[in-house]
Amino acid sequence: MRTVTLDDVARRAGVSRATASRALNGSNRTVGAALRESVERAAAELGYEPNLPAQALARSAGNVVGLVVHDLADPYFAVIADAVTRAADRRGLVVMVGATGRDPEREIAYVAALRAQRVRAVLLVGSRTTGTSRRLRDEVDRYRGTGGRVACVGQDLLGVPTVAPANHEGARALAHALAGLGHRRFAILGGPPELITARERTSGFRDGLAEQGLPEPVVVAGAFDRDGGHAAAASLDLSAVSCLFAVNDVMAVGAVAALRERGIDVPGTLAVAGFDDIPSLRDLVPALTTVRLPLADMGERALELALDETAVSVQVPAEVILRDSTRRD
Amino acid sequence: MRTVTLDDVARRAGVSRATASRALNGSNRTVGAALRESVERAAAELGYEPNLPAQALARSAGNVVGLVVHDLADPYFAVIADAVTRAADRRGLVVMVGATGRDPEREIAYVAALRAQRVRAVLLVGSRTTGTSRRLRDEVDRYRGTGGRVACVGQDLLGVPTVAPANHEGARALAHALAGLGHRRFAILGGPPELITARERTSGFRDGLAEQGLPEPVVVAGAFDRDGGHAAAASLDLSAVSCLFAVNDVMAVGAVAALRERGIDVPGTLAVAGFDDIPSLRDLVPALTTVRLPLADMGERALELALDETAVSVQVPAEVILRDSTRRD
DNA sequence: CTGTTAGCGCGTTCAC
DNA sequence: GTGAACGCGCTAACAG
Repeated sequence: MRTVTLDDVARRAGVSRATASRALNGSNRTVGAALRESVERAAAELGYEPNLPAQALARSAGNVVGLVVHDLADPYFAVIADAVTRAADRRGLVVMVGATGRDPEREIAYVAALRAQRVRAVLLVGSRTTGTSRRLRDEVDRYRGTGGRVACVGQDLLGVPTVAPANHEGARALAHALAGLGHRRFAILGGPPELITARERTSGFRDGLAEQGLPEPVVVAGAFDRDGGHAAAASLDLSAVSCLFAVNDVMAVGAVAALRERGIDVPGTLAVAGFDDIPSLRDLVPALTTVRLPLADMGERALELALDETAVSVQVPAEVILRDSTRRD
Repeated sequence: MRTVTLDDVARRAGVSRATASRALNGSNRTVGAALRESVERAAAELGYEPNLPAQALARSAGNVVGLVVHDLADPYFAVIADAVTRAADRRGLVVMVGATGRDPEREIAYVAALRAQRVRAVLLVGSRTTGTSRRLRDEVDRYRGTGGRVACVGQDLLGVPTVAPANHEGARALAHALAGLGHRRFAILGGPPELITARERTSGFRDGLAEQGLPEPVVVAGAFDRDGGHAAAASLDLSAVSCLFAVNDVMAVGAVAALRERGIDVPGTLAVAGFDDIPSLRDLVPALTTVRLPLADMGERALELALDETAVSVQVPAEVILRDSTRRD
């Protein structure tokens, strides 16, 4: 059973390929009812499915968008990717994904790969980094130069419309809220210094503390994932600290686990807060105080930004959610 | 800045398009060192990137594989999708994803869409359902008829190589282990009856109990997600039950949350077990007793099965992991 | 080794 | 309204 082409359909319907094309796929030109009917029947009988890449080649306009994330297994990206996928589906688009494993080089490689695939748009999801972004930017510009649309979720550093979470503001508000709970000495699990998201959250939190006239927090670097949070919390001198802020929820989860192993009660002895409000982590005990980001919305918005010619960057608000992990009895 | 084609490169290098093609993209024919050099230089200067869809059209063999999951935001699928993505990347393939939202119709639609995209292979990840699979199977067969490769993760019901988790065996072993802990009266949060995975786990667990000479468990249906577990556990008469088995981890998490709201201590008053051993849920408190599936491996294997001409279905073992959520003091 | 000639599957002028 | 050409970007025979 060979793959059936438009020619096969045309032949079977006794019309020219042009007519078959007009009948099956839209066109400004119209087709006689009788012929259209028989073309459609022939197509159905043969199980014809248009060759979309070929169609895209002829039209020079395809229906696939690219999505590049750091780590699909990380619930932060999973939720966003899911939203992007659904939103794309609603618009008749299909999504190509790539996971970089947080390697900036692979992010660049993916943009090139997606350009090679002639995707209509590329979504770059995840924190920008301080370092090599120059080459990424070149690659992005090259892609845009060919008519490709780009948007990102993170920081507006590539000159493309981006969905920027209020990292600084959210962390700052969190600091105020925690200070309001009576905490005075803080430690921050700050993640990797080269991740701008990590920096923004760290500095926002510090600013909030400073505004409250509170002492400088201890800041410790580490990986941006669960194990990073675990490692950082495992080796930290907590003697003078009453509250720990991990710059994202999965790190916070790792931290809580490490504290438990050290016999430190949360929130009894030490309060812990995170950032993101990952949905699948909401049933954690103690429930994690965090800063909520509308993850799914962010994914949808990013797709809109990429597709809309007139789009500009937007900030999405972050909302402090106080839960049990910072409760003071 | 128009999109640069192979012709542009050829012209700039002063060679024919064929030569440029042979120099840049592999071919069995070889090219003179001098010409190859100048072609490569021209390509670099122009920032040439081959048009992969066009290339695929000419070669009639592309480098994209399709991946269809139920819900990308569900960590079960997220972990598998991540593994597939990475494995694909290693082989120079790119992945197109679709999330069906557990709607069998959309699964069928995705297979058709991926056929239209002329992807080299399609991976169907997730439990098969009892109902409409006939039309799915037709669609799959049509795709395979055109040379497309298919594999799935779940049950071997479509006549394609599949990675089948040992749902029955795993649940059965879990029942034995829990009985060994002294539990005698069980309830099962069985998920949706039309999901075969849910059925397999339920029946495996029942079989295990029967082998131990234990009474029939109470079985309650519900959604296959966190809220399903929550709802089921919230409205269940637990008076005579000492252990709850949720057919997957996310349901178990929802159940534990519901029990907490009802003031029921886990595992003190009621033990709870799940299935899957989702990595991001391992830090839950109490730590969830579960049945571990090698999720990432399963994703990789599925890709291998789809690509390998001689592949046959494989069962992947499931391992009982006893943790605190079923501890008896 | 290299250039020329055909397609791959489809959309789109252009005439009829 | 409908069909005959040509082109999208690239690879694969076929000749030199």
